[in-house]
Amino acid sequence: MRDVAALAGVSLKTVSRVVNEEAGVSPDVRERVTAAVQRLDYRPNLAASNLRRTGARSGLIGALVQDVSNSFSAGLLRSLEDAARSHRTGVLAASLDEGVDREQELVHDLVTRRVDGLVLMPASDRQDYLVAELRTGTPAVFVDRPPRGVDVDSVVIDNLLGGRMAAEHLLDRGHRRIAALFHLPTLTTAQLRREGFTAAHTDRGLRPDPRLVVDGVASTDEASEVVHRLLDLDDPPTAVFAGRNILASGAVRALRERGVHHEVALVGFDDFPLADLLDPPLTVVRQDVTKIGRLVAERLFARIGGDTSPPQHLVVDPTLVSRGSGEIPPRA
Amino acid sequence: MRDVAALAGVSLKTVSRVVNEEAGVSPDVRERVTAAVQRLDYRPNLAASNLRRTGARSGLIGALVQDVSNSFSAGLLRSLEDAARSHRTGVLAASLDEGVDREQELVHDLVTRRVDGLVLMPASDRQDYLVAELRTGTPAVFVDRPPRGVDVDSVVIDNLLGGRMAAEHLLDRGHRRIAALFHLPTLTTAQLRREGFTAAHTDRGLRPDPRLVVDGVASTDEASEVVHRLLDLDDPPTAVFAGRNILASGAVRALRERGVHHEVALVGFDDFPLADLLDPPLTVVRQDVTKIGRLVAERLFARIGGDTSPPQHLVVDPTLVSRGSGEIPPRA
DNA sequence: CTGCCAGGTGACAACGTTGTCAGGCCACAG
DNA sequence: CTGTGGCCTGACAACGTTGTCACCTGGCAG
Repeated sequence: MRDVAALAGVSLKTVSRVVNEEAGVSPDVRERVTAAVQRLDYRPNLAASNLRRTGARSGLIGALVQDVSNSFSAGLLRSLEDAARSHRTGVLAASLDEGVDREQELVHDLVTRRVDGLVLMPASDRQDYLVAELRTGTPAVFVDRPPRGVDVDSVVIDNLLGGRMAAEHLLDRGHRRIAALFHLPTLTTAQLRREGFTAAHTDRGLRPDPRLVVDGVASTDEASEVVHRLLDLDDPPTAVFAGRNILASGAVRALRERGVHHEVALVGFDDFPLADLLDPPLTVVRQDVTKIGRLVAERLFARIGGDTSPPQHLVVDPTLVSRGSGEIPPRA
Repeated sequence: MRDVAALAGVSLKTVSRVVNEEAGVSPDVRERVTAAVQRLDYRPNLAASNLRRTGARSGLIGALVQDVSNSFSAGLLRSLEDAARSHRTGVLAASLDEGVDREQELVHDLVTRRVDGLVLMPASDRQDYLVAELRTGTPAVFVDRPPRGVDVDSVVIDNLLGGRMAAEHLLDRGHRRIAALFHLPTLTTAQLRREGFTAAHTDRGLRPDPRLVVDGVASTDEASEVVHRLLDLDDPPTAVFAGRNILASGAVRALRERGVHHEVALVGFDDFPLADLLDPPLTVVRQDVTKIGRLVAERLFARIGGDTSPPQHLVVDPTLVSRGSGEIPPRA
């Protein structure tokens, strides 16, 4: 900047004025400075600028997701990126892999980096630690899972409704023995999906067979094993509800291995690419990632802009996408 | 920091020393400062610190990929993230969507932000503009597509070999009429895959039917149309090679729609989740994203660390994953 | 007792930028 | 001619931190 000022024969402050497009610089000076900037390939130092400016922003938001490479997280990040771009803001993303310690570390790191805001798909049960972090004034928005121990904005889908929709879809088609696989019951999302599943039965005066409802299924392989086991029962299920995207893959594999993929109905939770190319195409309860990302960004940038209204907890309705696997009728 | 110094009854510099774990501070002073830091919830300002320190790093690398939400890019980012973590560095990712202008803008933005390094999956044909950007000393590594107009490190797969492997796999199984779909011929990757495909034929004294080789297929839907059209020929292909992941989806759909998915062989390029759950499971030429990401990070951090050796152009061999669709024999 | 050294500490300048304010110039009204 | 006001411009301090160097203290050798 000093060099630019020297070359243009003006003071530092004038260069600053030109670079920041402030009013009140005569056209010829402006031109001289612009030329010097070009010639010397000068780039303002954002860090120094932020340091001096009062209430300056880093132009960065942090996003902690379960895994950058899984399709749900990746889609969310993409949606955030698009929204952030219009605020001239970049997205600094990191994967938690359900690591509770990692979550705390990364939040601390991001706050120290002075990100303008935080998007959090938490791995932890409770986030009391956040209270101290957020005292610095960094706003945070939760996504996919609601906050506990700290009251901030959140955007989640209606998991209760999602579970209910899946069960109703199958019950309406005559299924009475529906297996259901869920993730760890400590997770609110899994719990609500399970409740919705049960509620759909109760509404119709039915009761799910407890042996067919399995909690704590954590991986694709486990899901596959569980489905195999359930199909071995004397009175096997005629339909399966996989309460999470990776569990659906396991279920598909197991049904395929048994050769019953055209006989046992299957509904998954969370859509994924190619679900429509499976045989039969997979019926799923879909979360609209793009919309969720948009809402998250909306809340976050409102907070960054100074919104101090009470925290909002937005709930997005899932939709059921019928593709074939969920419309298989029960075996006679 | 001033407050911490006041509370601990020491000078600013001493606080700095304690925070940076420098030697030569008496234990009791260290303790007093640490306590004050805790009590006031003090966080060092990284930007200010970097400003003062000579040759300080921002602890950020920029990664420009085709689309953060596509499985190849997302996998790559994840691999980069893991490597960057061990260098206490964050990954700032953005999507190009094949936008050439966007590429230039974003690169400029990232360099101005003083990222420590740049990972680029370019959308542009040539990157002459980079020469000026890199004069600031920011190292860059290209991935998936080689640099043109600027000489920097790159990591790509052997696309020629990949195309050849796919063709050989099908030729070895007796196929003689193999359709092939490629992306824009202006892209080096597409061009090389095509050349490999042709070379495999030539090696065996064969020649691909030019009517079966289609360039410029840009989307899933287009791929589907093209396959339909080729199957309408009097002498239709007995196998299809889809030269890019999204083209494979289109091909699968078309074959499925014609009900010939168990009669016409199919080999895709680029693996994707669930490819093994399709019917028949999809045979693909796979790029090892994790390895590619690791190599990219290795080169980049070597450069950041001061490596000034001549640019390296690493080529990773693809592997062929046989799953079923590629092993269908030609119709009698 | 003096001189020296090592260890601990602080004052000050500097990093690259911008907010504040003062000053110079010119046009125009009185 | 003088005074007033508006338009440009620059000097200076400040943002939060760290590198440099000087200072102080106490211990120990001569």
